[in-house]
Amino acid sequence: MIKIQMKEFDLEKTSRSGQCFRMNPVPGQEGRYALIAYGKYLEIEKGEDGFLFSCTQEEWEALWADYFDCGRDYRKIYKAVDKKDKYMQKAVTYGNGIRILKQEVFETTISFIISQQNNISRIKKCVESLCESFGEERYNYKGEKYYKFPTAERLARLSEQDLRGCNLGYRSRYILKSARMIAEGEINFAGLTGMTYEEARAELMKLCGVGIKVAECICLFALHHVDAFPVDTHIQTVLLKYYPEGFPFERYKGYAGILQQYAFYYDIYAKV
DNA sequence: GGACAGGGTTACG
DNA sequence: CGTAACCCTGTC
Repeated sequence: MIKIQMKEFDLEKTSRSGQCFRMNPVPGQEGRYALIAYGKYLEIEKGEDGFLFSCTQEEWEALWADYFDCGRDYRKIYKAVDKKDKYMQKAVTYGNGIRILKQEVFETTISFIISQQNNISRIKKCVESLCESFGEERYNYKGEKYYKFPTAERLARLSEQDLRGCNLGYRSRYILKSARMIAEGEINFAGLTGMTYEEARAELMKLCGVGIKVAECICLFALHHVDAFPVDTHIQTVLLKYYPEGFPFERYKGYAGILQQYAFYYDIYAKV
């Protein structure tokens, strides 16, 4: 375990915020969380002074520091919220500590195709089922088995029926088609990281089952385009109710997407 | 128990 | 361009 000082980082809130589906509490160990990403297994715990991570310093610097968005000052974002924007003030206070994770592009794409007309607990089950069925087996530092997220090439070779076995419903066809498009180079998937927000969003929307909302999620949660602003049913309600004059995108340029996540979290959990 | 909705998208008219 | 249909599961 290594110790890292991190401010504005709440494990529970981040894990429940609906942006990631493979970060969960470790059963029987209060306050400890496990996550699988980039093929690796990581456990995290809040210690006396700083967070404890089950990885080496090298791995932290090469992967996790970026994954947990350590280069960004979240306090600065909270402070930048308009004092008169009461709704957002409450949202950032309530969600204090939520970080936008930088997740793998393919995993995020498939996960958010699954997310449509679906709820978080079932999305998690679907994703886990997909990993157990078609992901590579690995062992964590405790000797327990876990599964990587399947590759596009692996999914591309399946049949729609294979995927239906993961309870994906009508999304099975979308996933199969998109995995094949990616595996066969029908869209410039590898090049997404080098594109602008608008370019990446347009490219992603060529995929089957990826509309504007899912594309925005991939831009925000995987490509870290922090101006991406996914509008789902919850955010739609919030916009109508609290921003009838329109959301101040210009005012919040450079972090609007991050505020979106706080608004989403506030809306689904605070019951206002 | 049956109806209903859950972080949308596609494919029709 | 509006809208029904899509699959499945948990919840009321």
